[in-house]
Amino acid sequence: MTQAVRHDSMRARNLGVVLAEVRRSGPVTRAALAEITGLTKTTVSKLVADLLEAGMVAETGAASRGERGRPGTALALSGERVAALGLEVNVDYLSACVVDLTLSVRLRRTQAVDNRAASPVETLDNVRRLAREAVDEARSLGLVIAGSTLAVPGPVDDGLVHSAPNLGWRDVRVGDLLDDLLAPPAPPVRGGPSPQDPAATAPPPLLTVDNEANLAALGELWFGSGRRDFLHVSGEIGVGAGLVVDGALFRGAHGLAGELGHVIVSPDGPPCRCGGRGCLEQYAGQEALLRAAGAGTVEELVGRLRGGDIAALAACERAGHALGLALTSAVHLFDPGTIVLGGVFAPLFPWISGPVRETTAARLTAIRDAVPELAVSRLGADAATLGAAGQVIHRIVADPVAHLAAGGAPAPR
Amino acid sequence: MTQAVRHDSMRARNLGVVLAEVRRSGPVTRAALAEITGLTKTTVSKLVADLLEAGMVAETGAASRGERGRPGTALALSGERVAALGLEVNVDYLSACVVDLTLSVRLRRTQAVDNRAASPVETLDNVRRLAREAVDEARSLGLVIAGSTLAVPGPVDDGLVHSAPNLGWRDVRVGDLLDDLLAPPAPPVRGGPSPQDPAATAPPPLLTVDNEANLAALGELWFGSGRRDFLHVSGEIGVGAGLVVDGALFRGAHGLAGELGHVIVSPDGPPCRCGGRGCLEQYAGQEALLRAAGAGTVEELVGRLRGGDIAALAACERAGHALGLALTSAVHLFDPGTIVLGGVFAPLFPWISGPVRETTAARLTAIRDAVPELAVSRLGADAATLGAAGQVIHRIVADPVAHLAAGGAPAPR
DNA sequence: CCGATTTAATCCATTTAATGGACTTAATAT
DNA sequence: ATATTAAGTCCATTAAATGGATTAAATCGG
Repeated sequence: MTQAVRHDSMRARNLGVVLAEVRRSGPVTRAALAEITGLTKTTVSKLVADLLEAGMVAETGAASRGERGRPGTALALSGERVAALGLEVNVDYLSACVVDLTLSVRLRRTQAVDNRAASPVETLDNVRRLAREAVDEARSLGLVIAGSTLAVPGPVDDGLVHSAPNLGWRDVRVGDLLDDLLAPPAPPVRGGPSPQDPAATAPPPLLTVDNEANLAALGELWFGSGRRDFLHVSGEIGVGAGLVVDGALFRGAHGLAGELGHVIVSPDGPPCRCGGRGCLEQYAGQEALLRAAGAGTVEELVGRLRGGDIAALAACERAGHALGLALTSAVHLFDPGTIVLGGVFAPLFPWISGPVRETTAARLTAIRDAVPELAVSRLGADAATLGAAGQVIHRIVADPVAHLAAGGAPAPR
Repeated sequence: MTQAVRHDSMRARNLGVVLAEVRRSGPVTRAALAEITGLTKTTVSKLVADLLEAGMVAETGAASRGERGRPGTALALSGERVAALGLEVNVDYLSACVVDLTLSVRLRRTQAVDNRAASPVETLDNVRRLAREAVDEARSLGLVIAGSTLAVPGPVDDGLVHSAPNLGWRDVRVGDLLDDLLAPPAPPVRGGPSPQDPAATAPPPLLTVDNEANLAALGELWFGSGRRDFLHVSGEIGVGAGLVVDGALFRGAHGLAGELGHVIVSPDGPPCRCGGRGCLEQYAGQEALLRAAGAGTVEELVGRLRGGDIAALAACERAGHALGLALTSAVHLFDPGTIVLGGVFAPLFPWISGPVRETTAARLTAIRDAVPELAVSRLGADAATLGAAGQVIHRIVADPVAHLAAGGAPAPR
């Protein structure tokens, strides 16, 4: 249900609107913000004052437009204080990044480790260590980590990882395991009657967990080549897809949407672990592709393709055709604006994009004005980690008050 | 961009919240509304007073809960005043219905006419006549028609029908042609300084136009067996699908989402008018199905099936299998809660549902906890017309002020 | 059967946050 | 140097919600 608006939520909303507009319109003056949002100059000034105090926006000097009249002071997002931590567990690595409010990446860390061999608890201990280091380093840069998202390769429901087959995880509850991570360095003494009222609303969770394919799509949206409406294909061991519509992720009724890997390419094709036959994964999944090309790793495959290896080229051709067929079905159903190929398909793009384009074009042009453009991901393996951090930033911008209420960032002094 | 909230929009929003809650919770007291919405009793009382005056809710007597304390007065949506007109142009009929705020159907009219033979202007003239009759009759029931939606069998963009191949329409602009239809019977004299200020915001369009498959899905949501998250398959000449997620229609980047008919069932199957091969439409479209069964009409086919005709049964079996394959892909991508079969598939449900269920179950159970339930549409051919009217009602409930501002329904006297 | 209790709804003074116009400030144009 | 223009702030006002007190209409208990 849509929530009722009260005085405080009106203000909260307007703070979010102003902050989002500052992000959208680059450096803007208060007057321009008033014009755009429809609020009065007075109101905008008051809201901006709060955002300045919270360290979320900063004045970046005079905005002289060459016209006459008093020049305004330009406002822009400030990357000095508020930041978010993005984390990722994948099959053979852990990674972390810290992103500030302007979506600048302030630091990255990656750690190669075989997480299939380790238990979930061990792996999460490693994540915690990595995250702790990143948080400490971010603090030394003067940043306050406002929240964190962890990307895992499998469907997630409210902090519970249902199954991550490639990690060997099943029903792992992650939320609690990392919950104390972001506690402030000197936690306020509990027990004594706190001076502020003990806010009736619980603070938002500091750590959320989400599916890696979804977060990679969001990473592409905020840091890469995605533009409001696109389908991001993240071929790893499986083949997943994240659909972004109007800047928001499409998740489906149970959060399982986007399983492109099991779209049917040929109903009587090779059997698949899902119980079906002829799923895309059997043609264009990493394993199938490497097997068909006779290569051991993606790097090796790329090397062979560069060398003009016939078998490798033929394997890519076939995989691209299959991917094109699955994407044809996906386009008919989703009607995306663009298709972005990421994951293993990114390095293979030069060889795979041709067959994909041919196949989709042949089957789409007759009944659609515009066949979705095919683009390559610019992010590679970082997409999910960046998307994880970006999601936190996005939430803060949409509702800065929730962040402030959670003890976010009062003016330091 | 999310809009800034001001005092007036806060009130508008809260009116909508209260009205939506009255609809959702059946008869409720003011006190219960205050509890649910988080607003105070005082505020709820004031909002309810406005809604009562506008004739949108009505007091339906005392709500004695058998407990002690003063019993509240029950409030419910009122179907006495505000209503909406749903219109549909299809290949061989026109239809209209009037639905009141409680979603009760107050009147229906259908007119058999071959619209392929007529020009768009002629057809729209007929629509106008039908609509005029319906509006007049509704007025005689004391209803005020607050708006109207027209369903057409093809993609629509802001009043412009891009193409409706089965009608022979191409780029027909419908909005203007019917725009004067809903003007009040005695239009207020223009020119003289009107007593109210000439509201800066333009009134919402009285007539909107939308795709028939989309509206059928919404019809199913509001009047049929749809439940918040489902995929509605509306097999007519083509095979379309409307996806409802969280009570809202999914449209895609260009409004072309849900083209289930061209999802690939077999990549080397029979050629399709879309330029591809093996699209679902070639297996389960009305034409293909009737041809395979050797029947001329759906009624004839149903008759044969009832009689146990082997060829007809086999044709349904094959069509059901193909539909199951396409739905498997759709489930992997959309992750719907339920699948509702409508259009021609509704009368064929007893024969087609078995093969569909078998095919989807075989390919989904291994990697999904829940295979979407398969249901039959309860609405039949009325779905789109009802959805069209329901859409108008839905908009009014979400934002009653826009309706009131547009001269909706001041208290009659 | 009457008073106590309980819950519904309204009344009224108060609070919050936005508005709108006047005012101040800092530029360019003449 | 002065006029003009636009940005930003100040302040009294207004819209709409809040919270507590009050009135209304039931049931419960003796």
